[in-house]
Amino acid sequence: MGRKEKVVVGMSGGVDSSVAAWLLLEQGYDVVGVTMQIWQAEDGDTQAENGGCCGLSAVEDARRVAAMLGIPYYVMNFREEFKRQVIDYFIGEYVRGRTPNPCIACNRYVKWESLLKRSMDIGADYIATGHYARVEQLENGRYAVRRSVTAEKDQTYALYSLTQEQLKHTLMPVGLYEKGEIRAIARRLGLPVAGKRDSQEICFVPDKDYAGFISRSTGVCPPGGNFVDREGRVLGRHKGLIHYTVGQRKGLGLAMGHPVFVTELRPETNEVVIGEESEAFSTELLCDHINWMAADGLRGETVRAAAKIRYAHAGAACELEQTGSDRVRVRFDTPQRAITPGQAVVFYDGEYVLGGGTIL
RNA sequence: AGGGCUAUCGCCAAGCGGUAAGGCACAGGACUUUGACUCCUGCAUUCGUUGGUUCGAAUCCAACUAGCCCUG
Repeated sequence: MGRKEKVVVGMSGGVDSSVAAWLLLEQGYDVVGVTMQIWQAEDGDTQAENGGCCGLSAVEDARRVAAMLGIPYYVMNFREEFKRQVIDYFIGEYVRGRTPNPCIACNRYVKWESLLKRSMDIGADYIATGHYARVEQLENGRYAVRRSVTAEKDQTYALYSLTQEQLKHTLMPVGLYEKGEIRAIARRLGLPVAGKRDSQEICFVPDKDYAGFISRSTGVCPPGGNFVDREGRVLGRHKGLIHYTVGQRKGLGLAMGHPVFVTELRPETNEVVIGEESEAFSTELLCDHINWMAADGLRGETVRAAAKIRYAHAGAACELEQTGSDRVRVRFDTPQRAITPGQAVVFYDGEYVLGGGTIL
């Protein structure tokens, strides 16, 4: 009977991570609660109650839950890392005419790289989160993230970039439960956050005006340019590349008589290409920044898989082919809508994450 | 200077004497641990202006105004 294994739970103040802490306690771990302070609104009134995964109210809620569970609780400051790895990346991508996914960067660099390191420093064996996903070791010895048991709530997409070393020290106890079950547990325990609604939208842009956020942060307002069609005809003026993303319909102000969509962003010419919905579909993409998870690469073979090109994507059958040291080509069986540079593409083998990359 | 045509919501556009379709855009909401997409709801007491004919007009008539086209 050795000492109990120690796990640091990242507590966001939400239902899921709160219940995660309790589940680990039940499983016999030595549990420590930690809230990562990763960002703070300039003026306190901005983020009030909707504060996503990291508002200030998050600290209050998490502290109360930790107290109820009787576990040690700390707030760790990760603002520096968050600013550099998430916010700066977020802004940089938009300015380059790409569409970033800040949650993935946050997971990779802040939640795992930084939190895991600091947790190890204080003697923890694992970190844990309230993600709806499972971490498993496969027969080939590798670790991989597996879909949550609940079909409606699956967060594996945002976790594709975790390394083997990180996964080896990661627990996601919530992945074995349905969302409803988690809420029921929270209610049964009398947790004050039982009825709290799920977080949503970019946590550091509470008002959803991410373009305004970029302008305020950088002090510059990216210049407007032309809306053009595929033939290069000018259809109107746009407000600056950062306001648009592939597949977008709303906010164009273009009354063409029928819906039109952004099909491409051209940073070189500062143009936004507009087309029919059908033109927003394509069957192929290239990606880089590959991270392999269940598989250790493709070994030169063409592999059948399913791939998700955005968080809410159902996933689509495809073939994967390695075309360079850090480059994979994905060919879908059927055309996919709005394949967007900057977004992550995650490969699945059944319920397991094979790997993933960033769309070029 | 003559002749013709057209004027209906921000854009396009039904309507043809019986009391303002629709699409796009836009706004709000739902969905959503990214951006999007999608869905729901809302959106002209008023038809270029002024008169007239009618029980009744955006719809008929007249004048005026504006735009477009053709001919000097």
